[in-house]
Amino acid sequence: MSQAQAVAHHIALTLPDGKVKKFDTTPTGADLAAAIGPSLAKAAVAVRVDGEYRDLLRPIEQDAKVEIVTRTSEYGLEMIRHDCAHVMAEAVQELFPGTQVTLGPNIDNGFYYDFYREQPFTPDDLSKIEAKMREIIARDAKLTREVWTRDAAISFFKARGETFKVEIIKDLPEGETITIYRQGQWLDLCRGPHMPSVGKVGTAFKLMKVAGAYWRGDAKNPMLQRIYGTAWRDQKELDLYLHQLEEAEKRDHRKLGREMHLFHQQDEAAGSVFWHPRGWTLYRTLEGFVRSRIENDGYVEVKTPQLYDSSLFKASGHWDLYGDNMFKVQADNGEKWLGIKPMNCPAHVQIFKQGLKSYRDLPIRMAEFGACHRNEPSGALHGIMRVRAFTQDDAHIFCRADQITEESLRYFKLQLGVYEDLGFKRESIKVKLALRPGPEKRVGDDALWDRAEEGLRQSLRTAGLEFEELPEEGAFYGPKVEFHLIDAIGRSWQCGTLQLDFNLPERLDADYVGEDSARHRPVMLHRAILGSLERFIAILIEHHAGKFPLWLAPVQVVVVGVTNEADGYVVEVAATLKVAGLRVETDTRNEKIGYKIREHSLQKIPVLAVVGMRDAEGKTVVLRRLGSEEQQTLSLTDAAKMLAEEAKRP
RNA sequence: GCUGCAGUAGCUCAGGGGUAGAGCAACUGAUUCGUAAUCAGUAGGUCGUAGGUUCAAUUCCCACCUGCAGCACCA
Repeated sequence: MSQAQAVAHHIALTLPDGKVKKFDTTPTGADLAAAIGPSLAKAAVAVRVDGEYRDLLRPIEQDAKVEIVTRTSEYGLEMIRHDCAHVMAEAVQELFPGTQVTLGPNIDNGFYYDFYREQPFTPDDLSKIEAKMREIIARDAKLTREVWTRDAAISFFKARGETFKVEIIKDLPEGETITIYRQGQWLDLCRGPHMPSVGKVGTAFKLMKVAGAYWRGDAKNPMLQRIYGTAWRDQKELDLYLHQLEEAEKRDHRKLGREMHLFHQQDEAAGSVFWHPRGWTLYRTLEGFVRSRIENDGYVEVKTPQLYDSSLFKASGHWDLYGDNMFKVQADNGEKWLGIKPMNCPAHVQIFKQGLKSYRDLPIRMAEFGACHRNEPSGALHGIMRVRAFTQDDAHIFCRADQITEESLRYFKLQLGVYEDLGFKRESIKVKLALRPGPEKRVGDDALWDRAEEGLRQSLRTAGLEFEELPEEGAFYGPKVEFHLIDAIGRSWQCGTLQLDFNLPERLDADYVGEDSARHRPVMLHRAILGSLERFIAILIEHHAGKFPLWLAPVQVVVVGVTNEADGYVVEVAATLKVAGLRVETDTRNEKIGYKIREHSLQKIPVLAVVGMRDAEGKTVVLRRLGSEEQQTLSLTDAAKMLAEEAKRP
C-alpha cells in the first residue's frame, strides 16, 4: 500500500535460503514476494520479519531475515482460521444488529468467537450465519491494519455500545499498540496479522456448534454465546477433518461400552457405573495388572473405610474446601455428620499413625484401590470418564525429605512402564506440572510450596520428561505432576498424578522418629498411575477403539461351530483353551458361519476358533484374528499353547 | 452449577393435536451351512416424569429428571 516515502538507504532482506533481496525504497512483504516471483506474489498472505509474523502490506523498515508466508503453510492455516473468525463476527453483526463482539481466538482445528446477545442463537441461525459468511467472503474486501490511540478506540466502541470490547481495550497493557483491522464496512480490534483480503479465507469452513461460555472464564460473569467453527485450506482438508470426527465418534467409550456389553449407566444412579460381566472382567484384569506391578515395586496394599466422622475431613481441610462436593450423611439423630470419603489420603495417614514409625521404616508405599465418591456438578459428568463414584489406583508414599527425588523417579519409571505396556506411546502422554493455587485455595506457608514445587521440577528434569507448567492449578496441599491422555475426539484427561505434600502430615499429625531420636514430619507423595479405573478404562476403550490386546480382552476366544454336528468338538476345544488359561466362549447357535463371524467381529473378539467336522476328525482348529481374513489351521494342542503364550500379561 | 439442544421398541432412527412406525436385535419354525448379515412368521411402546391448555396431548405450554455439546468445577 503506502510505501511512498523513499528512504535514503537500501534495505536488504535475507531469505531463508540465504539469498538477499535489496530495495531502494521501503518495501512491503508484497513487494518482496513480487520480487521473488509472480506465483509467490499470488500465494503470499503474510510475511515473517525477524521471526515476527506481519501483514503483507506493512512496510519493512529495516534489514531483516524474512520469509514469505503462503496460504498453504502451517501459519497460513492459522491465518485462514483467524480471518474466518472475523468474517463470522461481521456476519453475526450484520444479521443480528445489537449483538456485541468480544474475543475470537483460534483453537485446535478451528476457531470460535464469543458474542453477547440476549436471545440465543439457534442451530438454524448457524446456517444463516454461514451463508452470510460466504457472501462476505465473495465480496473479498481488503483487510487493512490501522493504528489507533487508546482513547479513540475506547470512544469508538463505547459509541457502538460494545461494552465488552471497551473493557478489553482498557485492560491492554500501557504502551501496547492498539491496532484495528478493517474489512469493508466492518472492523475489529485485533493484534493481527491478517491476510490481505477476506476472500483468501476460501470456502472450506463450517460452523460446528453454539455453546455458552462465561465472559473471561469466570462463572460470576455474564454468559456469552460461543460459536465454534472449523476452517481449512480446501474442501478436501475439510472433508477429511469431518470424516475423522465421524470416525472418532465410533470410538466413543459410551457407544462401545454399550455395544460390547461392558457397562451401562442409568438415571437412578447418575454418575455411577453398572459393570457388566465383560466390562468387569476387563476391570479386574487391569486392576490385577497394576497390582502385580506395584507389588513388584515395594508397595503394600490396604483397604480403608467409606464413611468417616466429619472431624477427620475438617482436620485434613477437605471439609472446608470441598465440603460442598462431598456426600454427607447425618447420623445419631442428627448429632453427627459423616462424610463418604472423596479421596483416600486421610485414611492412609490413619494407618501410618498406628504404632510408632522409625526413619528406618521409610519409605512406606501404601496403596489402595480406593472407592471414592464426589458430588461432581451435573454438567461435569461424562460417560465413565467423569463420574461421582470411582476407584482410584491410589497410593501414598510416606518418606523423608531426602527421599523425595528418588521416590519421584521411581514413580515416573513405574508409571511410564505401565502406560507403555497398555499401548500408550510416549508422545501421546502429556506431562504437566500444576503449581500452587491462589492463597485462599491452599494451605501451608510459601516456603513449603517453594520446596515442593522445586522438588517436583527437579525430579521431572532428572527423569528427562518434557512438561508444561500450569500456574494456579495445584492441589490445596501441594503441587502436582499430571499425566494426561487424549480421548477419541482430542479432549485431554488427567490420569496419572504425583502430588507432593508437606501439609497433610502436619494437619493430621503424622510423625516418625528420626536418627536423632526426635519426632519429624514425613513427606507424603500422593500418586496414582491410572487415576480412576473408570476413566482409564474409558480412555483405553477409545485408544484401542475397543480392539483390546489379547491379554486385556474380556473374551479372548470364541469357538464357533460350523454345523451343529460339530457341537461336541466345539465344547471340547473351549474346554482345552480354558484349561490353558484363556477366557473362552462358545457359539453353537444354528446360524451360518458368516453370520457368526460377523457378529463376533463386531464384538471385537480378538480370536475366533472356527471348527467343523473336518477339524473334529483331525483334532485341529482354524484361527481367525480380528481385522484379518487369514485362516490359520493348527492342532488343538498347539493352538492352546500358542494362544496362552500370546495372552500373557506384560 | 450455567447456556443451548435432546429424550419415541433392547439398539439406530422416522413421525406428529384424533392413544404410533421402519431396520437391526429378540422369540418361533424351516434350513445344518467352512470364514463379516439364510428364509418365513410372531411378539414388543403409559412416546423421560409430573402438571397445565384442549372435546382430545406422545405432539402445544410449564416444571422437574436424565443425557449431549461447550463453559465453570475437578481434593
